[in-house]
Amino acid sequence: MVRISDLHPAICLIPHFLCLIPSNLSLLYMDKRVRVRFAPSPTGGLHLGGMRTVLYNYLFAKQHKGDFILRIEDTDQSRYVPGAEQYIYDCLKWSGLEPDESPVHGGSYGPYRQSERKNIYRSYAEQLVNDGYAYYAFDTPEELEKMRHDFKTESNPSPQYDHSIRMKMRNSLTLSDDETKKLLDANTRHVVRIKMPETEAVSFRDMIRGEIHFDTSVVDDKVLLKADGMPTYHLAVVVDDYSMKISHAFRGEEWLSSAPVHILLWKYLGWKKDMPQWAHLPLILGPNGKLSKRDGAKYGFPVFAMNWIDPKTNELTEGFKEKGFLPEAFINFMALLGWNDGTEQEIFSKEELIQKFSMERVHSSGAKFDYEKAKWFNHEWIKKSEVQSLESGVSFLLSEKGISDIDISVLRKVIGLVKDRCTLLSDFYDQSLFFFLTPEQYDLNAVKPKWNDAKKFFFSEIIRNYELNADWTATTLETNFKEITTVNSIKPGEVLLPFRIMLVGGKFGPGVFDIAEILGKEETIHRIKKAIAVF
RNA sequence: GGCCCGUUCGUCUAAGGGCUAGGACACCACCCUUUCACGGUGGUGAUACGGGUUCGAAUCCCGUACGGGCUACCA
Repeated sequence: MVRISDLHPAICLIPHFLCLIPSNLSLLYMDKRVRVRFAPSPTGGLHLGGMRTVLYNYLFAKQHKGDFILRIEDTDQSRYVPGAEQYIYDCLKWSGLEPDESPVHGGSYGPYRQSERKNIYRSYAEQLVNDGYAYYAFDTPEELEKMRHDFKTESNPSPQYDHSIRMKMRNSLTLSDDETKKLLDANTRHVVRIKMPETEAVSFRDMIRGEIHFDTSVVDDKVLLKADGMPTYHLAVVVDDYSMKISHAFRGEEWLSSAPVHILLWKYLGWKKDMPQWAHLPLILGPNGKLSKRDGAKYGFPVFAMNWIDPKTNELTEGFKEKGFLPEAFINFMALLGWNDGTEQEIFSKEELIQKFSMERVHSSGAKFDYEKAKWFNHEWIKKSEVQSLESGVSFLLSEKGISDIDISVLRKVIGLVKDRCTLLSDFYDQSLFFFLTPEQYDLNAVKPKWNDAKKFFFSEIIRNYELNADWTATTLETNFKEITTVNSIKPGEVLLPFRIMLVGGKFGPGVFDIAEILGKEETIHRIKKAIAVF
């Protein structure tokens, strides 16, 4: 929470120096290395909200020449999903947002999986108990349920285990020291709960929202250490952020309510001065409230970064990658979902984002995801992409559909010709298929009604001319074509469309003569002959 | 129910006391194009409501309404 005014006066006396540094640096701890983390639980899938958190973490870290850490929060063993952790790495890799430290990338603050850090949490929990900030609770799940039932009233539909209730429960606060010790020695299943002050104002400064206040009287005694010995998120996030020297903690808005627990824990553990700066990111909304993976299936757009198949149900959730998005576009539209640089620029490369991103310009309100706009970003990126960078993606796409062994120079020409009309990578299939496959079907409605012997004769003349043509280039083909229309007193407009249908099969695609040039003499003439027989 | 957060065109947003409230997506029209796109020009369209403060409010304050999040031995 250091602001520019809190910094050393000497710095503040050099205004022209300050003008040279971006304003978003003003909130930095000048003496502390920037270290941020993304801490997903590997329970399957990585949706837009999570990916945007990754992005903002990444951008912030790179901008400040800091470290981006991936920590796996796998403290809930009952929710273990095989493959989910690998899936997270795959998504980060595809989107180009790879961490500097992680379970697989290594680093000097490991281990980076919470399940592998299990034994370090218990001692902190015990320290809290010894210092009077936490206590052992022996209540069984049945007893907790009974409590919630017994204390439920109309004005309090969901009673919490809090200061008003805890003295009526079975814990080390209500039990004598002897009884507690006896239960502990007998390995009785128990948890450790934080002892929230009865009433204390807790506040902190959020980088996006400013000052936020809570009264501890309305927050419950959260479980810190579970009966299986694993920490809950609340304990683990504080202990790990501290031991991994995290300087800034960014997470979704859904964590705002439990922030006071974390703030107090930083204080109780004696680490207050090392507490990271917080930023709670606005939610990404779907058509009906918070974006869920259900929305994807329901409205036909992807919500995950990459395809995810639930190993239990075999249910597929579509990913942006497989849908045909470029990672550059994916990053670009996510960045703009809740942030802008104050200008009217919308297309940003990753490098530009690293340079221009600032947490202070992130919105505090949720943003509804607009798939149409996302597609527009992708279209823009495809248009501005170099042919070469699209090459492997397109040839993979075509080979998947059975078209392989394409001459690389032909492929490049084709991509250059059609990329402006492709919104998704997958559009390249429809837009370029006819270059490689002779049409089997024709849009006959576009040609049949006006087809006649004069046109038929015209095309036989074209065949004769083209067969003798030595210079097979678009311009020559067009010149010859028009000469023959003149000789035969036909308007070019009347035969241009039929010619297109012959080569393409439908009313779309780049200029016909460009297509003919790429097709080559033999194939072009073959297509004309084949079509004449059908028309 | 309680607590917390939020509210500018349909959507993403700009404007942090002084404007005809700007841009982008989508939509519509026209131009370009002897196909479909790209591109260009123009158009429809918003400060949730009610009170203050002020010469002046989208902007600051209060209230109301609405939306969202949390309220687990899940994260």
